[in-house]
Amino acid sequence: SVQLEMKALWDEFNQLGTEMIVTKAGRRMFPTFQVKLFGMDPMADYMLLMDFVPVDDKRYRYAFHSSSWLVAGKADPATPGRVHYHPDSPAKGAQWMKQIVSFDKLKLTNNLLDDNGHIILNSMHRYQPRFHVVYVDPRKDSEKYAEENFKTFVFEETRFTAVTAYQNHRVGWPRLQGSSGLLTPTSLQITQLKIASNPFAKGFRDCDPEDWPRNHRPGALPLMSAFARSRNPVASPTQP
Amino acid sequence: SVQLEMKALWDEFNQLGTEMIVTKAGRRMFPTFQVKLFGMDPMADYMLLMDFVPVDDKRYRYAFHSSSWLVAGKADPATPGRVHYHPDSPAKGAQWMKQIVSFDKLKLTNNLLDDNGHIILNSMHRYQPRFHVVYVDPRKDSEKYAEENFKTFVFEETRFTAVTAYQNHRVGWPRLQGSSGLLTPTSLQITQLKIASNPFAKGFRDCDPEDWPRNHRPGALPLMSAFARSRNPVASPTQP
DNA sequence: TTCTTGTCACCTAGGTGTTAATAT
DNA sequence: ATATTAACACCTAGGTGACAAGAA
Repeated sequence: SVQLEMKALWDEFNQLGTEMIVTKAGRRMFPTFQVKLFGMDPMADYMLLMDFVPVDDKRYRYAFHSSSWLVAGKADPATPGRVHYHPDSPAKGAQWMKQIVSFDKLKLTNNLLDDNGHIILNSMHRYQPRFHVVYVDPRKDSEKYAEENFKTFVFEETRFTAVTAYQNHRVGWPRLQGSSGLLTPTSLQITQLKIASNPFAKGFRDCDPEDWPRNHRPGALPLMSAFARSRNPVASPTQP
Repeated sequence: SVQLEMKALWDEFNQLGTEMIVTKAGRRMFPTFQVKLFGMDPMADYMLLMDFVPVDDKRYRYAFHSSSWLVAGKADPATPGRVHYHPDSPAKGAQWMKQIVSFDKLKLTNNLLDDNGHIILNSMHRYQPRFHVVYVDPRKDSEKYAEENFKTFVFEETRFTAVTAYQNHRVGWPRLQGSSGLLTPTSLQITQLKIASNPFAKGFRDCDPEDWPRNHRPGALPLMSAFARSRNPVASPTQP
């Protein structure tokens, strides 16, 4: 069995509508896909890998006025299907189980001609990451048993929209849920949540330098500590 | 068979008397021990590892006046014997052979109680790095064949003296080989060669910002480009 | 208009020799 | 005296979103 790490963080992003940046050179995912594994044969060899399947056959665009995603037509032609093998593959079950398995070398690109082995995705399309465990069958005719020698795990909370630039952050003014001008938790935007939770984006934080990442251990309730003022906190919608 | 990478650089250091820093936290070697492998069974599993054996049973000290190492007595008690497995171990022969194998995760320490798995050495003692290739025998009674299932490779040019601070660099004034005050190639000190050749020490270079590292491809003649002025180029011997 | 690209300041993470202080 | 330690400035290497310019 497999346990998704940082599930609370994934849930928080998923609630806002996760976006992942794709670039020509390749961009890591954030949150990083990380899992804990259980019940493997400690002595057997396994390959661990990921791939990404379209959630639907649609292309999307972001509506600023309503702060929501709209269908913008049928999906573009599918990108070259690629898989990302965890670089430690193959390894024994004992090795995989003794610590968290992190896919932090996986990168997303929109370059159809990419030759760095990165995952190729269409921007403005939605994707579902999948995680596969392949048992390395020592039998000579192992191809015959391919069906029973792997297992696939899907965590729906890791779905995301591929983008070349964040859409969800270009909100004119968050929809107010209370009466005051204070931002409510649900008005947190993708960009702010990324800045607040990704250590590499610390340069863009101008809120209290709190212990944000430490709050994201499993079981923590991170939402209330997720407030980060925008760098331009009061901005009118473009072209009022 | 095994080919030592950066042999020209190793030779250059060896000529001066290589010193490797050991620290409590662990320090990488420079040059890094790197090899190319040939003639393995592409389909078989191998473990690659290194260990370090004393060159002799002596303790050393550095004599400033004569710029040379002197025997300072019998060796201190031997440190706990440790080996460093290359982190990619085990892997197929094909995997090992398809690129240079680099032991850049290996660290040296003088902390006898180290619990980071680093190699423990006595400061002021000389060591010979050794490289071992172990064939992972699939037979059940593989222990019986241990003798024939591994091969050891020793490159004498990788010998070094473990130190907590460079000794060879504390030279009062390099022995002049010419008549002018110019430094001759043989007067290059360990510290200057490290600064000139290790990218991480670039902050201490104050010579022309030349393309030093690129000159160290196999076959290059690096000595002539190795000049780097000392930060305190004119210093009298301590206590003249 | 909408989306993409390249550059940038600002970070994380960690490898250098130097230096001054401290052991021994 | 000689050897070791810890803090430090200065690097390498690379991951961030912001921004301005460009493309469709």
